[in-house]
Amino acid sequence: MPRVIKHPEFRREELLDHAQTLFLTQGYDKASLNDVIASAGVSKGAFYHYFPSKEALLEALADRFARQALAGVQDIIDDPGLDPLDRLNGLLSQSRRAKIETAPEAWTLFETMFRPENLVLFHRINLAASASFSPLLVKIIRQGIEDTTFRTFDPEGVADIVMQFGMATHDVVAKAIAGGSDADMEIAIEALEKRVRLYEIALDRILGLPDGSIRIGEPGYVRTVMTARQRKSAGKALAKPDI
Amino acid sequence: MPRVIKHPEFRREELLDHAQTLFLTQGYDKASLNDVIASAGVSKGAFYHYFPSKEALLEALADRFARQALAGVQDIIDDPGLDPLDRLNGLLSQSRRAKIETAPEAWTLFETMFRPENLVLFHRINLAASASFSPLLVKIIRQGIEDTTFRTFDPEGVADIVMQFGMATHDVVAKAIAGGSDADMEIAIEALEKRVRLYEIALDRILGLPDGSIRIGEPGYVRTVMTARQRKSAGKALAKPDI
DNA sequence: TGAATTACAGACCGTCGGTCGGTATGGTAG
DNA sequence: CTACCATACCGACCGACGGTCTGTAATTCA
Repeated sequence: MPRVIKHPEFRREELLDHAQTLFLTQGYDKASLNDVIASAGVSKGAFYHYFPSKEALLEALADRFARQALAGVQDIIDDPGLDPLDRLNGLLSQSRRAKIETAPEAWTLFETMFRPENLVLFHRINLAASASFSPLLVKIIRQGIEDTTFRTFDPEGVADIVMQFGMATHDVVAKAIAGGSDADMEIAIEALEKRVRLYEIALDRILGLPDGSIRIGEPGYVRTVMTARQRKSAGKALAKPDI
Repeated sequence: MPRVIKHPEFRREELLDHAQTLFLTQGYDKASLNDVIASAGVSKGAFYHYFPSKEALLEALADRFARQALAGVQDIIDDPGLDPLDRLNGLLSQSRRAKIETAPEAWTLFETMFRPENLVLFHRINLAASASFSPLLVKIIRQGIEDTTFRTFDPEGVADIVMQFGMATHDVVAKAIAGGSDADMEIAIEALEKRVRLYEIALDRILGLPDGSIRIGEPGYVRTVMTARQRKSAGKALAKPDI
């Protein structure tokens, strides 16, 4: 094979791109290194020039995901006009807005991420993301305690609970997606909507707020997202998400 | 090697035992099938006579764990003299009692289960355990709603939260264990104790109970467990996991 | 322009999970 | 007791895997 030389930074990103596609479609274990380098059009020597192991590739990929997720909420973090409750609500509903807007690609990525063969990949991403998000949440909660909006004795603990709820929501979503028939989907949507309401009230009470303060998503948003997803996958059955 | 024939049931359990040891000490991925069959003193043919794949071995092991965990709480489930709150409290503090009593073995198992290389194993166990425990929790919560002890509109959701809290506790424990020095340990114990209090109050409020109704563990129990563990491992300073 | 460094190529290696043809064993029917 | 058969078990073998190594083309800089 001819020798092709590219800017190292570009090559690295390219490898990450192809790895992402393959890891998400086939799972980290099942996608072999040979698959990755074949897809990227790169020799083994080149790969091991950029990453010390397959594991390191996974790690780098997880980091990239986490950085992207963090970038998606920077505006909410930076906005000086927001009080702690607004900021928290903004963070909680951020993924929602993003998902509705960029529905098609984001959702294929999203639903593949929850397939069981992607457990390891998902866990790594989550680890990296948690490490980034936790301090942000703690800071917001601390501010809320100072100006007496929130009331709790364990900001770190509450931050953990918030992230747990976020993940658990996704878990319920995953189950909803897995269901086949329209009837299944309808039930799943109903359950998910109820679950979101529960999480809202739970956070209200944990933070010492009046019921209805925390808003993860307005009523009906679950249905909006899910049906949007359904329409998309109706046209073309599982488009390849090439990033 | 000579041909040794044992009762199939016994052989199967034997294989599970050796797999458990190796998977826990080295992790599911790192422990090879050859390791398992060498440890069990069995040929490859024999292994594949009992299990269709390495994956199936993992599954069977997770099932066994789940069944054991379920058996450990059967008395609480069956006790007709308990009201829903007692039963819930009993379930939540069960692992505690069991862990203090059978401290040494249970704890080595417990802490190895949270090592990162055991992610897959742990997840499988959790999946199987959740499937068993969730219906029990839902039933208890439903009873509590009927006799107006509890107040919530989503019993399944609350059951999920309870299990999440249980797992999250273990996660904090894992971090505590990971910490090296005594000072680290002291901080971790403090944090964990605080976290348990938070989960108790959170569940109180989610279930519409007065603060202080849910008791996961009495104050000081974390310290009891952790120091018991420390004494045990004090004799030998961090044995190299000879991978 | 030439030496050093970087970016790549691909043959090769040990080990992995899994397969397969074969053999010993225990139960059972004649 | 014997013939037979299903079951329990053995271990050589296989393709594919992650990772290593030697070597070479391109780039950089003195």
